[in-house]
Amino acid sequence: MMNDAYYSYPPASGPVGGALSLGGSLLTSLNGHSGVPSPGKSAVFHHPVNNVNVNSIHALMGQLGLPAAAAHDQSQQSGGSGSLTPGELSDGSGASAAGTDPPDSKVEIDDEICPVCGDKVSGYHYGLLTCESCKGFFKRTVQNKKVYTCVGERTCQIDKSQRKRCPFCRFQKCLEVGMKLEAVRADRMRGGRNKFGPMYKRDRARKLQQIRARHHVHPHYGHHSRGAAPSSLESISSSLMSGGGPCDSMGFEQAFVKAEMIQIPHLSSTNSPESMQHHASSLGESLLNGPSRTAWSLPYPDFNHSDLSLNGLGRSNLPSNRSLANFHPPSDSINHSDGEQQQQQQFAVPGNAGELLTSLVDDRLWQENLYTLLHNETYNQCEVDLFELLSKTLDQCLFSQVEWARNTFYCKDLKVDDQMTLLHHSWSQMLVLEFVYHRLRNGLADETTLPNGQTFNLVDLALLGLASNMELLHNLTAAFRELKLDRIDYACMKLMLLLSLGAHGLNERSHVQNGQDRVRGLLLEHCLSAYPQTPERYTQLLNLLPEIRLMANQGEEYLYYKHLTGSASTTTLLMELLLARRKY
DNA sequence: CTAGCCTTGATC
DNA sequence: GATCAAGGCTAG
Ligand SMILES: [Zn+2]
Ligand SMILES: [Zn+2]
Repeated sequence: MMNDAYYSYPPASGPVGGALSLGGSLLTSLNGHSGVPSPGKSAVFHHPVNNVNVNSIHALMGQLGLPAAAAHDQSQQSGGSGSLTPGELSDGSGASAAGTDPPDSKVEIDDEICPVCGDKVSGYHYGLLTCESCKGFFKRTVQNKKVYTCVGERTCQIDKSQRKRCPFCRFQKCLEVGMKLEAVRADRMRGGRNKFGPMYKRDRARKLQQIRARHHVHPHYGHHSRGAAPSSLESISSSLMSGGGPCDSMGFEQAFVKAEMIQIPHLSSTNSPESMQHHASSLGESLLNGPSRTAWSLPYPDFNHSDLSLNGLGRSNLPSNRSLANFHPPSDSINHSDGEQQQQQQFAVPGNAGELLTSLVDDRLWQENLYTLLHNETYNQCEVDLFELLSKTLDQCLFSQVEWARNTFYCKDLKVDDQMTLLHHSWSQMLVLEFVYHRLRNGLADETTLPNGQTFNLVDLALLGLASNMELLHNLTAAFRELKLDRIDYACMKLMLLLSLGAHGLNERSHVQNGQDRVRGLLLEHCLSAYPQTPERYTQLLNLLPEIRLMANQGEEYLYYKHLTGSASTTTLLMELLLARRKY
């Protein structure tokens, strides 16, 4: 029999559970993040706390007083990984002496390094491949309910030589990389297999397959190809990573997690409906304090601007540069985006459309952010739930959408409660449009192979998970393609979805109405001047809005159903928005 | 406490 | 019976 009793780690479940209630993440987002101003950092894809589970405690703890840049990037390099002769590798996991198939493939698996400290892995332990010492450390910590304290800033580097120095940070990192508390048995039963067994097996199989594939393509690079990245990609990823470090997940923890550092989040605190209750109250409250930092007054999208920070990725502090370099959007899509961008310059941008455009996240960055999120959520995980990953991705897009909305044309002039009303009404529609646009104009692929080998259907994003809407999506995409949907169309339509009078409970309807009219005017003007040969274009674009709404509503319904059945409870905004809609 | 080595035992 | 992750033990 399997044993599913495990330690409840946070020894005394302190104030964390209650204080952590993430209720009102929309509200908090609308109010901007508290804390240190981060000049020059535009909150692209902002996503403060996205994984409230054991996998990324990081978001909930630790980084309270995190002062400035904590350049984690280098840490993994130092572990004594590099040179391993095939001979000394074979003793990796204690036993195996005889069974040697193709010696290469075996070496590959044992060649992995511990994601916590960089030491050599000794096998799967508590959810993933780690070294023997981290296995022991994790076991001792959980079994004995140890509570550590960091004398520093809770950002101590953990590597083979320093791992003894700060157990707090070591345990923190154990949780960050995904070691599973549930795998520590409360009854201390020895031997046997637990529920992770099959996962380990699948992960092994995938790893082998990847190695084989890689071997086939690059026979000469051998197994170290992971480390060697093309310099251009590396620089891209490092510039992306560099911005996201310190400020990525500030705001929430600063607001909610204060006194005690319990190193484990409470699983239930995110999805309890009660936690959504203080919306209204904390809404007006934070409205006053929220200085609405308009972080982006970016002139024009600038590809090489290293200040464009990559925000809010669950674990952007992790030293994952190296492997991130191998997980990027397909390069042709980037080119595509470039071309599109150039095309864009030719338009005579009417009136305020320029402002609309610049407030949008640059297309290439958008895709980089998407891929970085996917990478960070999966790169050292054996297996992730793909629906949960979908939810997290949508959640993150929502955060950036809110960030965009609260700073954008017309919407930014509204009071926060009206902003919330508008977002409640249109978030899913804007998401659908966003993904349709990026599929059509930004070369967003239909699927991608995640770093852990699983296949993720990117097209599900546009469908909001609802596969049966595929045909609707195709039709919609075809129609947009026919009309040569461009970036200005996209910006205008997104705003038209947002500034909708269909949103009930608006206080300043007339302002919204004005905005809607203005945007329509802009779009009309743009259509007439940029596509004079197709005078119907404007109307045709408008006619597609109901299609978007249909898809969005059905998708939203589906997501709601799925979330009710408990499929993905680790999202904050998505959950909030799904629930909010049902109230009215 | 740490971490290497040892013993167990469900799963295949 | 082999595998191999989980727990146990114990020098340092
Ligand atoms: Zn380790
Ligand atoms: Zn520390």
